[in-house]
Amino acid sequence: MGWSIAEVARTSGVTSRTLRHYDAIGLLPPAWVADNGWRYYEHEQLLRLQQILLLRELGLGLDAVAAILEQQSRHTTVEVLRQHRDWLVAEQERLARLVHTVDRTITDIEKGGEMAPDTMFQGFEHNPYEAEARERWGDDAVDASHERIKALSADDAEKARTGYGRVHDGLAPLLAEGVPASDERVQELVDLHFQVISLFWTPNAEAYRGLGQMYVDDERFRQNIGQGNDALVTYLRDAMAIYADGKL
Amino acid sequence: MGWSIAEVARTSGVTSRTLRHYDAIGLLPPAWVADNGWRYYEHEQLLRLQQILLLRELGLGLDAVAAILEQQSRHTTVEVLRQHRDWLVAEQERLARLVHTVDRTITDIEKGGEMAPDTMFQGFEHNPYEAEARERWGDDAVDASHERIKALSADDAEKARTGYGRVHDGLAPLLAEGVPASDERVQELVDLHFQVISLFWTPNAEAYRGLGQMYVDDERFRQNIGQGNDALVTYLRDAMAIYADGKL
DNA sequence: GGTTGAAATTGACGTTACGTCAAGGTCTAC
DNA sequence: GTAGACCTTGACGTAACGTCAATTTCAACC
Repeated sequence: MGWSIAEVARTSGVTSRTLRHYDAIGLLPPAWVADNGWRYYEHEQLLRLQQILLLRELGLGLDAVAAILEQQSRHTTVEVLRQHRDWLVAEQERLARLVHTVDRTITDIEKGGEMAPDTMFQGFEHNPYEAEARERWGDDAVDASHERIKALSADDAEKARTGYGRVHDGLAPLLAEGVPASDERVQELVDLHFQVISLFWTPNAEAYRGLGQMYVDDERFRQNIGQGNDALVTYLRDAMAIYADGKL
Repeated sequence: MGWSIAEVARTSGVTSRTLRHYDAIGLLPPAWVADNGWRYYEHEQLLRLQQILLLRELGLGLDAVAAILEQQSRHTTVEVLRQHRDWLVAEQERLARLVHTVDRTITDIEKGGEMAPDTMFQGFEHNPYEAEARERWGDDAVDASHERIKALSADDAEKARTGYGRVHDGLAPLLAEGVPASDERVQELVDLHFQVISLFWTPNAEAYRGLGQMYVDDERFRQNIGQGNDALVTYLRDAMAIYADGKL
C-alpha cells in the first residue's frame, strides 16, 4: 500500500531529494516509514504535495507555505499572499530602479568610451604626462586618440547625447536650487562621476581638475555635458575642483 | 602608513567582515599584511573598494564585479552590464507574472470564501453528506451558510466578479477553439481549479462532479463564473466530471 | 543460495555574501 | 600590570535543494 518516494517523485514532477527535504523540515512527512527506513506516501500526502507545489509556484518560501497549510484558514492564507504580493511588488520596483541605473551607467561608460580616452590623451598632450601616456598605451593609441578627437562631429555629440545621465540628472536640480558646489549632495554626485571615470582611468587631483576645466573650455564637451546649459558645466567644473582639492 | 581594517570599514561604510571576505575571495587583498597578521590598506585599495561598491550597487554579483575589474576594459564592462541588465529585466518580468498570478489566486480564494463554503454545504444539503457536514462544522456553520447563500445578492455577485480568474482566462480561449473538455490543456486548468478548492476543502469525486453541475444549475454561480458565457460553464462542468472520473 | 540491477537510505559539501558569535592574540594608554 | 579597543582565524547559519558518495534493501533470475 502507498507509494514509494521515487513513484511520488515521478508522478508529481519533483525529485526524491526534494521530498526528503520536505520531510526533513517537517513540511511533508510520509504517511509511514517502514522498518527498513523507506518512506511511503498515501493519497493524503499527494494532495498536500500538490498544495505545496501550487503555493510554491507563486514564489512563496517554504516557511510561508508551511504557515498557510498549518492554518488552513482563508484569512491567514489571504494575509500571507497579500504580504507576499507586497514583497513581490517592492522587489519589482527595486529591479526597475536597478535597470534604470544600469542603463545610465552603460551610457555613461559608452560615452566615456567615445570621449574619456581622448580627454585622457588630450589632457596629456600639452603637459608632462604625454610621454608617460605614450609609454603606457603606445604611440598608436595616442595618435588614434588624436585622430578620433579631431573627428568628433555633431553626429558623435548626438550619439553621446544621453551620456553622463546619472550625474546630469542629479546636478541640474541642485544648480537650479542654488546649492553651492561645495555642498555634500553635489560632492556625492561628483564622487559618482569620479568613480565612473575611475573604472578605466584614475586621474590625480591635477588631472581631475584639468578635466573639469576642459569640459568648460571645449565646446563639444560643454555641449554634450551641459545640453545647452553652460552654467551646469561651470558648476560641475567648480565642484570637481573642490572634490580634487578635498579628496584627491 | 596605511589604514587598518576598521578604519577602512568606517570610512567606506562596510563592515570589517566584508573586507575580510573580499580578501578571502581575492577580490580586494590588502596592500600589505603585518607580521602580526593585521591587514593594512592604501589609497589604491580604497579606490578599488569604491569601484567594487559602485558595481555592487548595480546588483552585480561579486564574480561579475571581479570580472569587470580584472579586465578593466570598456568592452567587457559594457558586455557584463548588458548581460546583467537582461537578467534584471527577465527577473522583473518573472515577478510581474507572479504578482498577476498571486492576485488571481487571492481573488479566487476570496471568492471561494464567499461561495465555496456555501457550495460545500449546499452540496451536502440534499444528499447523505449533510449529517456529516453538521457533525464536522457544527449546526451553526451550516445554518449560517444557508443564510448566506440565501442572502447572495447581485452585490455579492458583483464583488466576486473577478474571481476564478486563472481558470476562466485559460478556459475561454480553449472553448472558443473547440478543444474537447477531455483535452490535456483543459484538464490542467481543472486541476488548478481543484487545487485552489482543495486548499480549504477536499471534495471526493462525487462532490466535485456535483460542484460542477451546481455551477450550471445555480444562476448566481453560472453568472459569476461564466460572465454571461453559459457555454463556458457547461464546458467547465463537463471537464470537471471528466477530471473527477479520471483522477479522483 | 548467490548475484545483479534498481531503488532506497543517511551523510555531507556546494551555492551567495556576508552576519554573528567564539576563543584568543595585540596594541595603546594609564 | 591591566583594561579596553582592535585584530586574527574558525565555524555555523542563511534557502532550497543539487550532486556525489558509501552503504543497504528489494525483487528477480540462475
